Amino acid sequence: MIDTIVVCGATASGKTAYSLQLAEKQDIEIISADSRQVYKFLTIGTAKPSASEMQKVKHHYIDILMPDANYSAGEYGEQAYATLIDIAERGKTPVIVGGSGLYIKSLCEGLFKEDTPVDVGIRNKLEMELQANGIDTLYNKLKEVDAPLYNLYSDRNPRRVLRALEYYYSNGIRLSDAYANKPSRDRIKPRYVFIDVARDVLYDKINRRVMQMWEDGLVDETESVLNMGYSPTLNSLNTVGYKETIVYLNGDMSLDTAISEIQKNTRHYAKRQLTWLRKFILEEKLSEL
RNA sequence: GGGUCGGUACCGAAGCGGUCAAACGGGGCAGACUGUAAAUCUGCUGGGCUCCGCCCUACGGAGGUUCAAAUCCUUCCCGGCCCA
Repeated sequence: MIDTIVVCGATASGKTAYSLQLAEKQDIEIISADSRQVYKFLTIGTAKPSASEMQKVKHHYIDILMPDANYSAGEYGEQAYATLIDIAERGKTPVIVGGSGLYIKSLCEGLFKEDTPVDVGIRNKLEMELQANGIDTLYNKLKEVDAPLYNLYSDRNPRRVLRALEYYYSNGIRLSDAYANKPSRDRIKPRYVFIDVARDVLYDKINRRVMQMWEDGLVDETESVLNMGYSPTLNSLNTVGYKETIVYLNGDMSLDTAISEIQKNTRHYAKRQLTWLRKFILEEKLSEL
């Protein structure tokens, strides 16, 4: 059984600093659980650890993809689990650090086994249908295709309804049935360490950090990514910091508004993160700092 | 000083005699989330309860009209604009 520390906390709560402290005491390697730091070129806006920090400790799952790559929490979980075991087998201590709740869940608990990738054509077709007809017709289709999820998704969350449909149309299997097929995670024993920061302090840190990002060149970074030819509609750029900066670059938002929007959206994001983390903590295994 | 428009909950903003504790948006808070997750979605947001209903305090202040007022009248205070 591999004892694994999971350093979790909201954005700007100090996860990186904490993990570097750990590195001074133990021979660790870090597995990042961050859905945005996986992308190359998105550096300032995702608050990646600095180059010198990355030199001190080996970091995995940072800068592993181009901004237009398709990726998913499931893929991440499988790959990162393998990496984690490899680290342990090499005699080092794996430490998971990140704030993406679903990524942490995928890595530590596993989602389900999905071998065939979803058919992109089907996904696009459903997406167009959503644009054209709204969510209701799609939701009604789900009733025929996957009744358990139809009942579960009564809020008609478009993302989830689409997911269930595209899965069925791609594989011919109900997503709710596929869930039964769990991947194994029985070689690790996660211990969650939650970096708890008082809400007002956290918000203050967020506000400052956003300001700092702007000074550090978030605009230039965004512009250069766009100049490489990456579409502003890419999932990777639908990220707090970048999406507002893109609007600003298009001249549709003032500088002050852009900054305060990024700050606000980052606070919202932090709140959602905390909801995930509380859940982990309540459900099991909290270790206090 | 005269005229005029306006003062509504944390903010913006509807309502213009009863069905109003007050639409809607923002913000805040809480939550859901098994492959796009920094995404997407949901709920709550005057106070107190014996909490699927009841009570209290509320729509700038004070009076008044009315069975009944955020909505009408008087007056006062405070803002915007126009004229002096």
